Amino acid sequence: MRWSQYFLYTLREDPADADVISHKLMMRAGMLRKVAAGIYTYLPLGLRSVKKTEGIVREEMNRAGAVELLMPTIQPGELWMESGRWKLYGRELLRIKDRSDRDFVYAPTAEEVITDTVRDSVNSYRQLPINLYQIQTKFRDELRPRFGLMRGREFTMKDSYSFHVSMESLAETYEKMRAAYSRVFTRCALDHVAVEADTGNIGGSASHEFMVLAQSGEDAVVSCPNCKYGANIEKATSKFFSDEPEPAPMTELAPLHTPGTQSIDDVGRFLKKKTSELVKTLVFDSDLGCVMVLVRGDREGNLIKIKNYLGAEWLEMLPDSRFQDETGGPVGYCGPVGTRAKRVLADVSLKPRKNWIVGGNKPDTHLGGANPGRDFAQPEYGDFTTVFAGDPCPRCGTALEIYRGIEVGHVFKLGTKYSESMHCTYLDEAGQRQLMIMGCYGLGIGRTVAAAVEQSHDDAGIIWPIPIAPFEVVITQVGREDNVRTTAEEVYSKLLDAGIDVLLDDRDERPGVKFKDADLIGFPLRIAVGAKSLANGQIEWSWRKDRVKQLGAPAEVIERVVREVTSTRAHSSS
RNA sequence: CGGGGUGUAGCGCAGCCUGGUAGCGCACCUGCUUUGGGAGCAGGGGGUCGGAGGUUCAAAUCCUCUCGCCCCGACCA
Repeated sequence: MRWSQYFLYTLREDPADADVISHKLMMRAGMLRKVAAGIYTYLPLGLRSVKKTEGIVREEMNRAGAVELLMPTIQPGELWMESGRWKLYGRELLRIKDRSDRDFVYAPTAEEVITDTVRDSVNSYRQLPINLYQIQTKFRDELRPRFGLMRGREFTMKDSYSFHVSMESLAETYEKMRAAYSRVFTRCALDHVAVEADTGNIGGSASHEFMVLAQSGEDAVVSCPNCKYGANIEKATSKFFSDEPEPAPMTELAPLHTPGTQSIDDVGRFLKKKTSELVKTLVFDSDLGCVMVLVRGDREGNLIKIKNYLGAEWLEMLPDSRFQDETGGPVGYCGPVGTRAKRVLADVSLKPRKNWIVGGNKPDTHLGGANPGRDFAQPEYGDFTTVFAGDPCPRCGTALEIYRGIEVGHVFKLGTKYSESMHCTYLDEAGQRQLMIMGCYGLGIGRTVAAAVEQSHDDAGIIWPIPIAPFEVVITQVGREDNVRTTAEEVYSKLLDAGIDVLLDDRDERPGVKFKDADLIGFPLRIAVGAKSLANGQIEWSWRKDRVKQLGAPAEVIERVVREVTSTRAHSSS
């Protein structure tokens, strides 16, 4: 491609509405254009990286035995009513009506349509397992789209759905998909980790998220530097509770006068105790009613874990205004002794402990020496807190580390959630009707591209890894002399012949502009053809990542660059 | 949906408080010079100041409403 004939315009300044690196750089590099909040045009350059990423995903899916199809983005509301998600999905589900007032959705995911498709065509265990995927535009009407491609409303996702006769068969495909995802991200040169995750609204029994480690990531990942343990912070557990002291003899329940101490820090300071020695009382509202949760004073409650334990549809902090009514105690002085709360949960870290210091359910009053089973009913124990950095790994005890990450893929064992609601069945060997067991596997294409930029850039711009670079090589034509032009053209056509993705910068621009643009866009390799070095019969080439210039005769440079590109390709897909 | 901010040329911004001919930088066009890291000079084109209503002799500027966008929070395949 010749730049002079291409549609590629860079920006000198960061766009005002971009605030993460990948968004800024992709806008400045002329890859993206915002059309509305969370809705973007992929400009020609951006589309090239997206298509290359899709190509890698497609290869790995096919290699893993998945079969590609393409489902509609606009889907009948009926199917969503049948699965029950018409009601369950909130306002992120974009609902539209056609001219005759029929309900449709702009699909955020395609479990309904795929299940509908499979139940029509598959009747026998002989046809299973099957794994179908598509790479399709999705729409999720996010409350707050941001970060460019990392959290758009319209986005491109690869989604696969597998159907099985047994959990064993599902587990097999699940592992294949996990392996395929790892290969995809490795080929995109992404430093990633697969972690245990919560299944969220999709439901199901097991789930792993693929996280790309990056400062700008929206998720936190807990990882063990020693063993392979890794989990989303929502799900992660630790063995930290084992450091509790030996049980002490029970003391008397005694009121403590603690005026003006609403927060746990206040109470600790007032009573001269460490916050870890206190018990923090949290109160949540949910579809199952109000719940009191007791945790160690220095710990944070984990909404996801609590919600999952309860089996609740939704769970949120109880507003201050309802505290008195629901618990019988004022905000800041709430506790389990004599509470009105019907259900009291306690984190396992409190189980070995005696003589708790808790809120007294009266203004300015806490209680010391409170003991479960004596002063209040035994709470339900469980893991209800969020892991902190430094907590011991649940498997090997090593201090856990916490990183920020971008979720680029998510695999789920769905089970029979959709096959049940949508009657997706087959006949087994005995002629018995059985529900198909399902898995689903999502991979964000745009996010993967954005994550690559987040992980690979410098002050001058993007540094593309070769497999997803919009062009592998840029030829910067420096100057307008005849020999410069003809040499650049020769190099260009030879690289094209060698099957290299190459862009010839033949624009009538000053050299500085061309070099800055090449660095900003981040072509992995650059060849510069200019009068100075050409006087010695040489041209120059360099890697974007180190920008070290190397000189050589045109034939040598071409040979070398072709070798570098093709070997990187071969290496990354092996 | 709560809190905060912002909307002026393709992009980045000033002007608004204190009403009176709409400006700057980049980009764009013309000419000359320049040409290995975002050139210089000269000339030029482009904006119903997000929209509607109001106050006023006069509104980008003041008031009311509305819409878009951004940030923080809650939420999230």
